[in-house]
Amino acid sequence: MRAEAFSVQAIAKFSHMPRRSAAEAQKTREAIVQRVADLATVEGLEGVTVGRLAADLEMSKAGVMGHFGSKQALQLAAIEEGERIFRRRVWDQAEPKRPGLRRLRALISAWLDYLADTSWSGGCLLTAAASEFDGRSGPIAEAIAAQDRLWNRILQREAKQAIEASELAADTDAERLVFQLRALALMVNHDLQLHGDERVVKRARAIAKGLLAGN
Amino acid sequence: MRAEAFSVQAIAKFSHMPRRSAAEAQKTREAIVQRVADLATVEGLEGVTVGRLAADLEMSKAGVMGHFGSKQALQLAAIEEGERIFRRRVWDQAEPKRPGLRRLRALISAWLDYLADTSWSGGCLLTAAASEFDGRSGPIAEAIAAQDRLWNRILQREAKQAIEASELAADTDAERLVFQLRALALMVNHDLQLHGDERVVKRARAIAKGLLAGN
DNA sequence: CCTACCGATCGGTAGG
DNA sequence: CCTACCGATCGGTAGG
Repeated sequence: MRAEAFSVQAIAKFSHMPRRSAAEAQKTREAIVQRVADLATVEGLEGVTVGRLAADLEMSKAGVMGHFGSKQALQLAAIEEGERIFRRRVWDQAEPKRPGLRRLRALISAWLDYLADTSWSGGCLLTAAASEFDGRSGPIAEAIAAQDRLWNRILQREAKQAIEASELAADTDAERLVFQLRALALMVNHDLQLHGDERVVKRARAIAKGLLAGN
Repeated sequence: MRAEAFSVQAIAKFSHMPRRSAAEAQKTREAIVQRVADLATVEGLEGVTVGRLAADLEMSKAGVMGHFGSKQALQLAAIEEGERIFRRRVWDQAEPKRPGLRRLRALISAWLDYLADTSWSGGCLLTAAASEFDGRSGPIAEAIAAQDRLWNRILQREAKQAIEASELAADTDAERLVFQLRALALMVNHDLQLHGDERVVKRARAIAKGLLAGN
């Protein structure tokens, strides 16, 4: 009995939480990704360290690294998580609306909801990461820039659709309009995060309403 | 002769560039501050390390640290340098103009000049630092937030002056106007740094012109 | 998914 | 302003 107990312990020594099923491993990976994405909104994608992330998750560094292979792969996974959340929280909310002005309004409304929401510790990850990586090259900077271009294109598509459908004045400059809408969102995120000033959300909604008043 | 040469070397061994005058030490300090401020626009104020900064300046780490005492003091000095540059490049350009609409226009014009300028490696330090530190507490975050509030107040003072002088419509919302102007600048910096898109400068000038059209 | 370890670098200091 | 050094932590790996 004593020998048996010892034997079990000896096995356990090399298998603290091992041989997990693929589904269990996937769950662990998702928990890591969610945690690193949120931590990065405060500390930055470079500022997060594997050691502190692992401690936060009550795992070993090697346990974390095993899912990604490198810190860069971990950062890329965090960006992808940021994109998934953004898509779910913003695009998916507006997608059911008819293309054009209605959908554009819904996109801006959901975007401001998302920015005002406190589910991120330090504001929108993609915005923070854009500022952190905008002077660098490599796959992380590329992924962030590509996402920003995509989002810009989506907004412009809806704006142009609205102009073609005469929902907005025929002489509306779609690029300028979208530039102004993106500027509002960026400014809202800035004032919310730096100053905790929640009044800016209402202000931005009012300005957006003016810009999207329609014909 | 040989002994004398040896003696000189022996002294040099413990005095590589020592006993500098206060003026020389001040010059060295300024060179460090300028370099760290510029590096921080790309790597972040946390991303800059004393070791790489020293190597970049061809100094020892201790030589750099001696001027500041801690990395945080070095970061604070970088922020102060960023404020000095911003004041010189933006506020000082507009200050000679008459208060009100003229000065407000000059401030925005100089601001966009400053953002479009390539003298920083990675865009406006204060903007980058605001994003980096907005989720944190401490003296660095405080200094950045205070500077942003000050700049906001300056713009609002000129906007209100313009409204009182009937240079802008009496029903103009100064806070909303300034919010829109700040949003333009933030968006310009974002698109310039992330996408290298220089068209946004002209676009922002056109939008600002519309916002500041006057009576 | 763990322990134990690697070389490199971190911020900072002693002492001259 | 330098050399030489400190303990702590970095990203990453071997091996089970």
